[in-house]
Parts: sequence; C-alpha cells; structure tokens
Amino acid sequence: MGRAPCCDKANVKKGPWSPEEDAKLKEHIEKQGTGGNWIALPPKAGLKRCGKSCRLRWLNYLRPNIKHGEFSDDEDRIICTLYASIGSRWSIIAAQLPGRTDNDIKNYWNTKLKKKLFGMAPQSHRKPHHVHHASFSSLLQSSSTSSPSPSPPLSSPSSTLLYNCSNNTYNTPARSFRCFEVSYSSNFSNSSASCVTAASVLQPRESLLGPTQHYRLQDGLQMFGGEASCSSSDGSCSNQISQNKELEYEYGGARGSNGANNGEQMGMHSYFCNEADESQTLMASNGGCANGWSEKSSNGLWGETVPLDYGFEEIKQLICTSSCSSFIFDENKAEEKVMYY
DNA sequence: AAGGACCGCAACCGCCCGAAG
DNA sequence: TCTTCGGGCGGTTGCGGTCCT
Repeated sequence: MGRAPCCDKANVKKGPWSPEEDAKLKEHIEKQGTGGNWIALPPKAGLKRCGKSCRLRWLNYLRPNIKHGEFSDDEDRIICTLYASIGSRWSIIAAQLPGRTDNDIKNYWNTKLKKKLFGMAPQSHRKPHHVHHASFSSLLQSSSTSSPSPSPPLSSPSSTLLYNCSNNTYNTPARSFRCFEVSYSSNFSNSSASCVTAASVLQPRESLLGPTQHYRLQDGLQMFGGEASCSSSDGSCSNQISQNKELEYEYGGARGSNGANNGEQMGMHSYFCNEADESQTLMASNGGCANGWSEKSSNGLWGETVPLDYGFEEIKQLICTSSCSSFIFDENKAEEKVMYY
C-alpha cells in the first residue's frame, strides 16, 4: 500500500543552489535524463536535495534555452492579454513565451507588469532604480517603429485610446489594434491530450493587414512554440504549438463559431473582426497537455467568447472584474481567494 | 559612510490531481 | 477501493542588491 516517502526531509539541503550542485544536476540530467522520476534523481546525481527542488532548479534555471532578462513589449502584451482572459495560469502563459518560465513571468507580473498596467506609483518617493520600462499605455501605443513619444497619463487612457465601433478596433495616434476573439470550448473529451494555446495575442494592426498578414500570423504562432518554452512542466506541455507540426492552421477555412472542434477538443479561434477579414479564420488546436485549459476557468470564461485584444482599459477592467479585482490591495487577499474558488 | 527602505528574484510551501501500489 | 506518492502549479517568503537619506 502506498509508496516510500519521497525524501528524508531532515537530510535535504535547502536554500540557494551552489555552482557545484548546479553542475552536478546539469551533468546528470544531460547524461542520464530525469528518468521520469525526480524524487529518485537527487541521490543518483549525488545531491542532497529534494527531488522537487531539483526539478524546480532545472526547469527554472538550468534547462537549456532559458531566456533571462528584460521582457519585450510583445511579451508584455501576451502576458497582459492572457492574464486578462485566463488569470494567473502562469504555466499556460509561460507556454506561450518561449524561453520564459512560469516563475519568471509570475515574478515579472507581480513586481513590474502589474504596476505598469495599473500605473501604480512607487511606494517610495525615490526613483525606480531598475530597468525603466515603458508604461503600459505607452506600450500599447508604441508604434512598430518605436517612436519615442511621451506616455500620456494612465489616468486618462481614453484620451489616447479610441474605440472604433465600426470595426472593433482601438485606435491610438500611433497604432491601432485589431479585435480578436478567442473562444474556448468546454466540451472536449480528453483533457490530457487536448489543449489549445492562445493563437492570437495583441498584434499590431498593420502586421495583420495586406498580403503579409498570413505570414505574420504564422510567425506569431510559431513564436509560441518555436523552441522549448518554459512552463514549469517537464516540457511535455511546453511546446504546445510547436508540437503541432501537424497542426493545421486553417486560414480562411471552416469556422466553428461555437468553439467546438468536432466536439472532441477545445478549439481556439481567432477572428479578424472587421468585415474585410471576417471570412478569415485562424484556427488552432493541438495535442499538448496544459491542463489548465481543460479546467473550469477561475473566472468563468470557458465556453464564452473572449476578446483577446484589449486596450489598456479593457485589460485593466477585465483583470479587475474577472479574476482578481482586489489584488492591488493586500488586505483583500482573503476575498480574492474566495473569488477564485 | 552608515543605516534604512525598497525591489527583484530564487526558492520554498502547500494544495490538487492522477497514478501507483 | 482506499491510501499514499509524484508531479505540477500558484502563492508566498526571504535574502541580497541597490538606492535614498
């Protein structure tokens, strides 16, 4: 009955990893692999660490192709957009950002992006001393040519973000965004074998127009899975779209307006919302395994059609209303949890 | 120069779920 | 069928670095 304990917790080392430990772990995994058993790995590798700790160290730091450093504006947009639609499913979000780990994204969101998005003033009066990111509004407004225009105050985004009802676009002086829709079907049968990743994120409108549109989208898709992305999974669900070498991107093909993909897997559909593009559908599904997609959404958005291309205010409001309306205020964390579950 | 405040990040903690026994 | 484990995930913490006074 049952199994042996995973590790002797009294005899495992905690705290920061030494370079020697890193080298041992890396060498062992590169030679032997994980063997599919992290708990058994530490003694084999000569490490006095918990298997979970080894796994975390490998996935978040030692694994090849890990990307550290600044997040690009595109990555910011992906994070914000996905956060607005699915909440703090960091592993899923990480799966869309090649080279990024869920831990990285989580930290980035908590320390920078959230403040950027909500225009939070620094808690102290001193100037920020780390990397100066563009504000989110300027991020949204930045043109593809990165023209250095000053950012308007976040408190008045409407002054620079104009919604065009006729074609579902948000226009700024420098750039406009196309409205995408992504629908999540909840009636797929095999959650472990079926998952869908975000196939569209905020894209500069100009990149979606004209003859290059198709290719840009394909590029965008491939970007998601071009290499082992860095969800904290063992990699099996990281290449969610890159695993889809066979994945068919139906461009202009049949559209499952209800999101069902023959009823067997969750479908994600991105539509171009203006009339000129309405016949063009990008449809993506895959055989990855990000289980988050298979679960009921914490914000209750599954099965609905969720606009994924937001302006600043839309993302802000979505985040506020759908998932964690009170996350700015620490005193409301308890309430926040209630809202989640 | 020293102390305090703040920030970012690596790592830990605890829970959940499916698998193993 | 029940118990326990292993893997995975999100939330939280603590430490070290940086900046301000």
